[in-house]
Amino acid sequence: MRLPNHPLTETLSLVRVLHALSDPVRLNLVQSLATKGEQACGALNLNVAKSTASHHFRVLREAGVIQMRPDGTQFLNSLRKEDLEQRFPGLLDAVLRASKADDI
Amino acid sequence: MRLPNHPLTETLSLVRVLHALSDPVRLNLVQSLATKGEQACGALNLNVAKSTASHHFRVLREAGVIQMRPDGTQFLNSLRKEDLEQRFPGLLDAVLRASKADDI
DNA sequence: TCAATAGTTCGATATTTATCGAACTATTGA
DNA sequence: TCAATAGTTCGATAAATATCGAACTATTGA
Repeated sequence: MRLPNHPLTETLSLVRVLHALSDPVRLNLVQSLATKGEQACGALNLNVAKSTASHHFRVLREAGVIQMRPDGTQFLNSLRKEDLEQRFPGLLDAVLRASKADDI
Repeated sequence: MRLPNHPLTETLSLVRVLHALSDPVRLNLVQSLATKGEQACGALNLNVAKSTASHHFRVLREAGVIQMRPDGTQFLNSLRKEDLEQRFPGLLDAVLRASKADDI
């Protein structure tokens, strides 16, 4: 079983979270998870190579923005909304709201 | 007279803003401006070389996070609070609030 | 048992970025 | 007029990052 590491809510770093969100591919990914809910990696059409997509998922996971849970041959990804809200209140909502106002 | 370029509020890019904020030196700088109000570059003790500080001010300015107005031999810097609030409501407040909760 | 599916890891590469010191420019106050 | 002050620009460098393809690993369904 592949169990990727997820940082604890209390240890999340603001700089890390902001950096994770400051890439067009990743922001697009986060936006998709926000609207579609839990999704497998492949279900999100990122228009990059598989290895590149894997890289971006890892950056988001290690920053604490998403969680990945194994499900058969795939991973189901979702936003850590509650955790982020607890650690950095209002931040994710503001980014998601902004990402709709922006073309990215 | 040195008049640096400032992007229009309507053209601010979310990715650019998040990237500008995702550096420890710059986040610290933004935090200082938020608490102290308008400040000259030299008044903020960034603990980096003058040229490096200048670079960070430029990144923040070009992202639209700060505005710089010439005043004698120096520049007075301030946050573009209202502009950011208009373009990306709640974002700056959430980041500032988070930056207090975080060690950066 | 085994092929198919879903991601990860690895090695390479090109780009971006943070950093510095030195030289430069602009403004003011004496 | 000129020295002092405040930043900027330039050139160099080291580190981080986004990207890819190929090889690998883990899981399931037939």
